[in-house]
Amino acid sequence: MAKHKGHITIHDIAKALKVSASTISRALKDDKRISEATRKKVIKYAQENGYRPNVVASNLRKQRTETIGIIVPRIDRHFLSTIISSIEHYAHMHGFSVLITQSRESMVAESKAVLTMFNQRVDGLLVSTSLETEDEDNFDLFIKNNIPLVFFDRVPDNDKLNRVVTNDRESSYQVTRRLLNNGHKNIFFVNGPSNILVFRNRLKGFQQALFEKGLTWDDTLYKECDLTQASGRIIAQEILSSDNIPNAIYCSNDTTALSFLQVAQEKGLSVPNDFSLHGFSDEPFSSVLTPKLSTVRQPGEEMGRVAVERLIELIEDDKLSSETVVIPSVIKSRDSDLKIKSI
Amino acid sequence: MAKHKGHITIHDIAKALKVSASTISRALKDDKRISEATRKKVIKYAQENGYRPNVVASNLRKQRTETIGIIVPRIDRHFLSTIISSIEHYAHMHGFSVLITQSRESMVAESKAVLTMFNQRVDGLLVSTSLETEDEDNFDLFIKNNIPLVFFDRVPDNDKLNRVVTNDRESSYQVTRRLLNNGHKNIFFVNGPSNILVFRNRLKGFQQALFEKGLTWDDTLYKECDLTQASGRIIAQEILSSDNIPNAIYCSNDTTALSFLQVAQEKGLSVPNDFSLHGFSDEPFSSVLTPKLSTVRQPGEEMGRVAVERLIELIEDDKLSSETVVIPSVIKSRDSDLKIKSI
DNA sequence: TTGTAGGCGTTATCAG
DNA sequence: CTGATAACGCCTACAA
Repeated sequence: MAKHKGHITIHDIAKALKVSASTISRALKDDKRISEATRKKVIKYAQENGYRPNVVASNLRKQRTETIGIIVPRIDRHFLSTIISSIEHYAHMHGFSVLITQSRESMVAESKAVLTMFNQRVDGLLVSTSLETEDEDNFDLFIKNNIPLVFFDRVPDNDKLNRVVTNDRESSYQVTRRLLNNGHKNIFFVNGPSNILVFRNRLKGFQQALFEKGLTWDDTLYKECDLTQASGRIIAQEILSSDNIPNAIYCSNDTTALSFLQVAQEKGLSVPNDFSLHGFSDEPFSSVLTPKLSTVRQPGEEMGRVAVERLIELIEDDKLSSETVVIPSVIKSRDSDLKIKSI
Repeated sequence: MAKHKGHITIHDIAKALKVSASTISRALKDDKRISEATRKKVIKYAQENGYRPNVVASNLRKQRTETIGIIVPRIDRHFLSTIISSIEHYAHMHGFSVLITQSRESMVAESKAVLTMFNQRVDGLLVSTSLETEDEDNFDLFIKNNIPLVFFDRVPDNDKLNRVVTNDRESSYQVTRRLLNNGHKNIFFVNGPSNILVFRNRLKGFQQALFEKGLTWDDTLYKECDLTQASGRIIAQEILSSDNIPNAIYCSNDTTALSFLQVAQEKGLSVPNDFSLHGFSDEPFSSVLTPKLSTVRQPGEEMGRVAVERLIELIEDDKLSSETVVIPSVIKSRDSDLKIKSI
């Protein structure tokens, strides 16, 4: 096994320079009370001999790892990879390293990841929960031990926690209102599982817009699924085969909306002429579909930045109280939803 | 600063159970020569009191971190996020944690990341190089110290290194041959910068197909760029404004191909009727464009798995010799390139 | 089967 | 300004 052994330590430098190890340690980190001469000598020797500090030893001694952990359902999902990219960027800007784990939507895997992150003694943890996760129990180890923990996007429904979210309810309300104002009375809403807060909030926004128009919500125009392409197709097949196609279909992600678009095309139906279609999440493909998909753009880059900077604040200052930051999404109205002509 | 302090250690357990710390250490890791009774007692106490091993201390002592590092240009690029997802998955299956850093296409950032990874004493490193990186000099620290290092996708041109790549040259050859066989004599090739091996190889494949048809390659039908949407647009504007539009455009990624498609549409040109279009990389949007984009699908999931498993082999066995693994891509022929009718 | 002692490489404290 | 010493938590000869 290739090890980092045989590598030079501060003791080696100390011996060579006939000073103590503490002096080396200090010189290397610009401690004020080291003479300029010594410092220069030490740094010179260190560089010439390829000294590389052992962060592991330092971490152990300092009881601090300058490392944060990220747990997400998947890395290879556009929205999440954007957030992760942002987190990584700002974390390193602040001198933190980043450990990453995927839960792959499994609550058990998530739970194991939490243990691992704890055992690694990360200074803080950033989490977007799995689809199976209903509350914050999985994260008790961090909560009980008062180790900084910030949830983002998919967060537990508990405002005692640190959370960074977008305004799902408001966005969903706006989308629905727009569809209603364009004359669509029958809007079918394909949503994600309602054990997840973001989807509950989107449903609430949907319902609110309906109520305001004096319409009542009933679940004949509502379906929950895991929002995969496959599930989307199954639901699309069903809905678009009925005699009574809804005026508008509103999907809680663009992947599902795409399924509707594809099934529609297979059936010779036209969007937005036969029905309006609205997505959520603004995938890279959404703006290049024909027709261009109207959707909701979530501020991934900023959510990542805010989440990690918040986490680092908490790491640096023990006694901050928890808070929930809301970063607004923006509705991207494109070509897949239209005003009904007769209006 | 919230620390993990006050946390129970093997010494606390030892004291409570009136045995030595080594006994605890052994019991906890199923050392054979501990009595069943002691082991049970220890494990029970550990569980009830929420003992969590300090991996940092263990790492220092063992001179091994069970952690691998990943350095990539960007996390939020579909192909890379797929690879990273795969790496993370298999790494954890083998008990390794994953540290991640982006170079953001900067050689300097990449170099710093290498230092950081070394200082963290990762057991091995996985790298896809930045666009600015021309060779393996940035990674000398790992190479000289004989620490396992595996490159994937964007790799230095040196077969003394461990590398996992796809057959870029062959794929590019196949694509070009197909376009030629379909009657396209003038093929414009938009490639990435040729200081990167993958792009050199794609150019070679392109040229080889030309030569085999008795055609000569000249750079009037060739352009290198950074393959962004913006660069693609600029080149597309230029090419598609000429009186003499090439029979076919072949782009070294799908983003650039998309730019051509969009500019074509803006100019009232039709793909594939006015010119055939071929991409490379199979982005999520490619199969849902109109027309569906013909492209090359790279085996990201498998490349990630092979790279990390190779790395772990190297970590486990010091004296393996280096090798380059080639995992084939597959040509996805769709609707954006067509046989010329007159043929 | 268990205990003792020393050390992994650093940093903090105390002393000079 | 510099040095000696101990400690972070764990692992592993070596001893018993």
